[in-house]
Amino acid sequence: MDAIESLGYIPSQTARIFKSGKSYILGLVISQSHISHIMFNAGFQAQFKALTEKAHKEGYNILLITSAEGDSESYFEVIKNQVADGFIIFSPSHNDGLTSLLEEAEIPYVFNMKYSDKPEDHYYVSSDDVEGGFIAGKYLLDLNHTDIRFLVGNVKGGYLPFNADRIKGFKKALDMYHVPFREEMIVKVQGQMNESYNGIHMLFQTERPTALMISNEITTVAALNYFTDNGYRVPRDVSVIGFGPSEFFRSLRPNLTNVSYDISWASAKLVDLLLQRIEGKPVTIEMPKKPELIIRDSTARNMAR
Amino acid sequence: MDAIESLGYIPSQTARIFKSGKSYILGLVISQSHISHIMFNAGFQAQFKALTEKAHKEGYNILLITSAEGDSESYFEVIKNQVADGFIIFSPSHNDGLTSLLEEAEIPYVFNMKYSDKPEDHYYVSSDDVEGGFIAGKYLLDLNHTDIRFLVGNVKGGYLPFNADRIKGFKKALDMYHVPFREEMIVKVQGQMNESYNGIHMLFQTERPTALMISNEITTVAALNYFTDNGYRVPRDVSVIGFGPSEFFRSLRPNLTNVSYDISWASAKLVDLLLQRIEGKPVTIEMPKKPELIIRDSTARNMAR
DNA sequence: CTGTTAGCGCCTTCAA
DNA sequence: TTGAAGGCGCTAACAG
Repeated sequence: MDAIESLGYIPSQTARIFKSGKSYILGLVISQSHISHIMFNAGFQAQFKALTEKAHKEGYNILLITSAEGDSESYFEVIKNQVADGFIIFSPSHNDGLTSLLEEAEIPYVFNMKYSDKPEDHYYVSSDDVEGGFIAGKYLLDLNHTDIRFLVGNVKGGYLPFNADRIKGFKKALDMYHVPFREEMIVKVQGQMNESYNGIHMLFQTERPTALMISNEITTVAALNYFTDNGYRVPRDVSVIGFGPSEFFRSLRPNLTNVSYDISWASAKLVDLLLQRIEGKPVTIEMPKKPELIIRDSTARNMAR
Repeated sequence: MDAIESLGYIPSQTARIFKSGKSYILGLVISQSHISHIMFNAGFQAQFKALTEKAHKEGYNILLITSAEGDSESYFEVIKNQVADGFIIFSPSHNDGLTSLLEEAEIPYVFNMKYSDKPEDHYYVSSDDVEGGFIAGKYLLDLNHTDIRFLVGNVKGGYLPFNADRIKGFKKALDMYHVPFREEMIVKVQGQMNESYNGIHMLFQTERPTALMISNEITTVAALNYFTDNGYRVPRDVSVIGFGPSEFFRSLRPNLTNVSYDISWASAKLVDLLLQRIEGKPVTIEMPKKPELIIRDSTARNMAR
């Protein structure tokens, strides 16, 4: 003990990890190109914060692993060359092949969200996005809106499963009120500020919907800015519903009506899920928590007809 | 090679690190309580993104290390138990003792910003904050404002060195125009949304400054929201200058006049500095880049007197 | 209860 | 050119 003190001996963590095979590191894998899109989104910030907090609580730290490319091979390449007990994967798209590569290599992993509809890929904690789309749509229909647009993220011309689910819920609501669904109700928009702004500009050049559902926080801010810049009043001229952390939407003016779910709960569950996989325990699949509609000041009854 | 392929052999990264003594990991140390305050600030997001990108470019990944407490001992405890080639330290306050502990243990580190005025602690990349405070103050004085308030972050009743520098620059501008400095011109405000909002509310209960300089992005948003909620028009009733990434201030309405500096350059330099220390090379101290005043729509000539 | 040692998996050095 | 072995620093197992 004297010697430790006087020599300033510090045990080598590297050797400890080497010997024990445990690093108490959770890798968060994200593609380099994706990181900018994600870093400025309120939902990701909340998820990231919650992930970090939960990991800390469980004695883990988060290693941010950046992959140059977003495809399965690059992801796998980067993952297998990393020291971590398990991986949380933020995928820019569907990444079909990745799961089998990881399974084969027996690397524990989870996804930050639903990327696939295959039941065997159930290594994520979902919110009930069908329900989310449904309650948003239903609320607008209740307010007498029928000319609704749902703005979703454009990923290589398509959209991610969680948006597919929200759309499904939206259609369900339309069905319930016997309002026919039209393809142009779904508007694919890039998630960054300028691209979103331009997308909304394009939309309002030719059309004049009375209500918007917006699946991305940055796009939501872009929309509000567009309305401010062009003299549209929210909610008098357009009603707007956002999807994401309720906290964030309270910092906007007007305070936004939004569909929100408990991201800090979901993030904690996701870490639990990963830790279970790391320890080789049987995995308990969580029922998705129902999202909630928080009604604030950006939605109003449609008086147009 | 056949065997590698057929057995699915993956070299152990842990063993490699153990053997080589290089992990290609950069630890980013942050206190648990601080993380929420920081995660939602546009400046940090930009810095974090830039750090990640630069690290990736240099072949490193970022390990997010969370310390429960923010004091020097806790930081050191957590740092020494981590596998990383060097550390980037986000300190919640001054952390006097930390540098000597790290020096003694010969652990390479840099700070994300200036925490100390001691020249021997020059392991950070600074912006020229004196200049930043000066150009903001001068511009407002040029616009005939004299009743200016500078809102800075409240850290245990005081403020951090970069804010002290900005205040110094502000005073310099006042001096130049022979406007006497008054203590109440400096307003210490908590950096979170609600606390900021309340702080601004308190300020405007008793006073009616014609211009605000705001050192924190969230506080800036809170101020704009307060003005919206209470019928103050920006810039007609109050002029506002923000400090932070210009990009961010362009997403606000009105577009904000702001003092901005090249955070992605600074972050890259910071990583370079850390890598130099890791490699034991002599350290090149960068001259701070001059911040720039970006004039937009939130500042107007004071007509009051 | 204290003290010694084997071995984790890699890489570099040295020998054949 | 190919092959064998030592040692990084720790910890767990085992011997005294």
